[in-house]
Amino acid sequence: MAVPEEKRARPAEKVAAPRRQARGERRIAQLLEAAAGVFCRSGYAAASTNSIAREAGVSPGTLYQFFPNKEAIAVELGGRLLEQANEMHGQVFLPENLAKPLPELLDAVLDPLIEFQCENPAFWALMHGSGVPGITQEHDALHAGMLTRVESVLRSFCPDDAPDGLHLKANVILGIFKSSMDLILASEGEERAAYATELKTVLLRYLEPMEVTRSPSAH
Amino acid sequence: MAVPEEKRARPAEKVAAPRRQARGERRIAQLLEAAAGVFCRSGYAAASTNSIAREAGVSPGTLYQFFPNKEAIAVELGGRLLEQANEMHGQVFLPENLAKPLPELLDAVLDPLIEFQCENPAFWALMHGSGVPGITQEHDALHAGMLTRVESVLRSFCPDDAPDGLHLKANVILGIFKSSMDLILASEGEERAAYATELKTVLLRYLEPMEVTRSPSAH
Amino acid sequence: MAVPEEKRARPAEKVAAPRRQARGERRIAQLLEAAAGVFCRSGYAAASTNSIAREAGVSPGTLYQFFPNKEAIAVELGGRLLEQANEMHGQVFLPENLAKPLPELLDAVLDPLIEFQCENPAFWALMHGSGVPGITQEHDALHAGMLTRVESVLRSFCPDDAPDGLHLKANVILGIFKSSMDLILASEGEERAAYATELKTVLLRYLEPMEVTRSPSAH
Amino acid sequence: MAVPEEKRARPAEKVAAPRRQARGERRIAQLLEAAAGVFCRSGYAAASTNSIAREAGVSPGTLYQFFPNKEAIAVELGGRLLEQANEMHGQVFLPENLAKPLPELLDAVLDPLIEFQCENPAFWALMHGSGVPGITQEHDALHAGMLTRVESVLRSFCPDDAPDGLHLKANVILGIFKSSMDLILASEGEERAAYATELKTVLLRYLEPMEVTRSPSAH
DNA sequence: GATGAATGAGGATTCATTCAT
DNA sequence: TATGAATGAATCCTCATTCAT
Repeated sequence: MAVPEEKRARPAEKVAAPRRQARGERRIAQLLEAAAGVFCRSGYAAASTNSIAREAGVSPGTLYQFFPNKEAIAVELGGRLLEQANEMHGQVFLPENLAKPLPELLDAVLDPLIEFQCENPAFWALMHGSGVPGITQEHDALHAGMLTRVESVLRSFCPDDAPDGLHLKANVILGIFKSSMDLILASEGEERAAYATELKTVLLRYLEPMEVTRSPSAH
Repeated sequence: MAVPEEKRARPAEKVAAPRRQARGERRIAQLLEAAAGVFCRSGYAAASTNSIAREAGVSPGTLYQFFPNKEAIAVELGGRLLEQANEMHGQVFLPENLAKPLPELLDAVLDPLIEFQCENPAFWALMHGSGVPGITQEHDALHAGMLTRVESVLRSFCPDDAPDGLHLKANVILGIFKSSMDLILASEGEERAAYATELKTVLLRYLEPMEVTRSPSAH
Repeated sequence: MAVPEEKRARPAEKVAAPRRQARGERRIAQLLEAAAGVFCRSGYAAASTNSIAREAGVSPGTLYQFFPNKEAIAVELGGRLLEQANEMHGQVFLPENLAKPLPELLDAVLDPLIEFQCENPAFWALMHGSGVPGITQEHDALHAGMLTRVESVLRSFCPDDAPDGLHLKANVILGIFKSSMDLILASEGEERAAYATELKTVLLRYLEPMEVTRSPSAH
Repeated sequence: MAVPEEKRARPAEKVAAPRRQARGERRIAQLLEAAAGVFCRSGYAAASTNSIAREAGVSPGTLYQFFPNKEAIAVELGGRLLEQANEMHGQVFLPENLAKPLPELLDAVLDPLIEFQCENPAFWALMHGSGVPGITQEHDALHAGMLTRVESVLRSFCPDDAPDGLHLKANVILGIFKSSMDLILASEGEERAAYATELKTVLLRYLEPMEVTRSPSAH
């Protein structure tokens, strides 16, 4: 049920037994990729460990050599994507970006986010209602991280707002982002681009009125 | 596979066999209510028919006296709620409402919708990814219905837009509505009210710029 | 499990409460007819009591008002047909028939038997492997009855044979009869008639050589 | 629904993965043997997969590792026996056998058939009314095969008969064979031998009159 | 490490039978 | 009596997980 310790600890040690570990890491990557595919197609609940093993081209026993249970696979997969996502957020929510005029700000922040999600559709599939504690935790962590960042942006817009108000607005903004992501992920080509543009329009119009008081620190 | 005819046909005739049928109807209502609770808590896939029966205080056999399989329960439950929802939509998307100034329009349309969803949280749980054909169909029907109505409203705002553009915007609006509903359903009291208000703000600001050309038919 | 006593006893008393009994008898006949149809189509094992009740146009509860369990239905149905069969056998295995030359003897005996089976296909369906004790008993009774009669015919053919030998031959003859009945019941029209003729040919050729010593008592 | 490909394909390759597969093959054989016993005792319909697994000394899950469903077990079992049966038929219906005088012909053909059935009583139990499509198909295939062979024998006896007539007679002969097999399988020792002898007597007397025109190729 | 067989609890569904009305 | 709802044990089958090789 709980997140297994071995998994969490591993990234740290990369010294001893290089050959063995290397093969193991490859297996893990292979299994996670397979899991990503299966989760994407069937969702977490409907995905069977056997089907993941089959997709990865290994036996169920091998899968359990690396993951103690089904949840751990999802948690690890989620964790890795989360790490990437967080890293990317760090590169995106930069002062120099946040100081830009709203339209550019939105481009600078949203474009990388959208691109990442499109390239990692499993992330979406996982983070959405899996109902599993371990994953929900990760989702919450991700959500909380984004929330904080959005709140801080909002705070620069309306410095006089109550924290609760900011929290609320940030949640709404994230909701808009998520629902648009659904549309974006479900479409392709021009349509996909149009949805991305429309998302920015929505947020622009929502945020513009708040911006009036923004300190011209961006100059 | 399909819902048995007796279920569908019954609402029409309410004359013959009053006593016996009455008990059956009560059982069905009771089972659907139990199912609503269980679906809400665990989602469709994780809900077991036995747990639904237990929640309803009957044996599994009784459940199967009224429903041929698990899917049929969800489909019937979804169908009933759908019916109510559609009825309500009809009463809400009235010319007299749509002719109002935007803020009042949003109040008139959104308040009943939000209230309905809050009183029938199972609807949301069901319509969201159950993965079951029967329910997906219902969801699509609901979605299509709402889409059409929203599009027609939009058309009165921007009569010169291409159909594709309207379709796109309507989808975005529905997405915003859904994501806000998630927040509304997940909160209570003042917070809930605040989310509802914020939803209206978002939509107001999104739609206002489109409204300029609206014919003043509302006079 | 065992054969219920009430069922067996009933035919005797036909005095009191004439109206009630009459209705009951009609119900029973109706149920047995329905059962005959269902057994014929699905076999005993696959036939459900509910389907029999439905076929008879009554509720399962009503069925159980007259029969204590599924087996009793089959036993009663089998018993009634058995009775008819035995009655017919009595009218067929008459000295005057048995004294005829073989070809006429076969006609006289087989034609009514075949006709009866064709008109009561459920009999066959039931008597064949139901695996149910009560019915097996009946089948055995029927079989024993026919066996005895065939043996007695055979005895008039070969009076010097050992009883074991006669028993054996009688069984073989019954087997031939049964397997031909399968073919007869599975076909129609001319084909059916052809199978009946062929059955007689088989038996004629099998029995002819035994007949040589037959006492000319038939004169 | 259909038998999984792995099962069917396996007999061909016996090279790779020797150890693992071997255990699997043993399990399959063990399960089929258990199934043969249970089918024999209870018939196909009444046999439960759990009881088959129990008889084989494994868990239900293990059974389903090798067979996708109950029907597949019966089909595979039937198929294997069918294969043996067909092989044997090929060795029995040889020109050299068919050219023999009738009595020797009957011995040459029937003795191996009877022996096979006695050693594989499950075959009989299965092929008789299971009501399952897959098995019925196999039964029909077996029946058709035997029918063709018997017809060809008959054709050498009565070359002037119409095909329909031959077909009819072949069916009657098969029926006689089957019904005698029932008697043979239900008895033991001397009695069993006596039934076998009697079967030959029946067929001899039935066929002798047809033989007159047979070409004397048997010399 | 890898394999694939083994496990068994759990879930959907059926059906003979009973019971309240 | 008739009805049809109610029962629950039993059945087929799945799948996360373990184990022998």
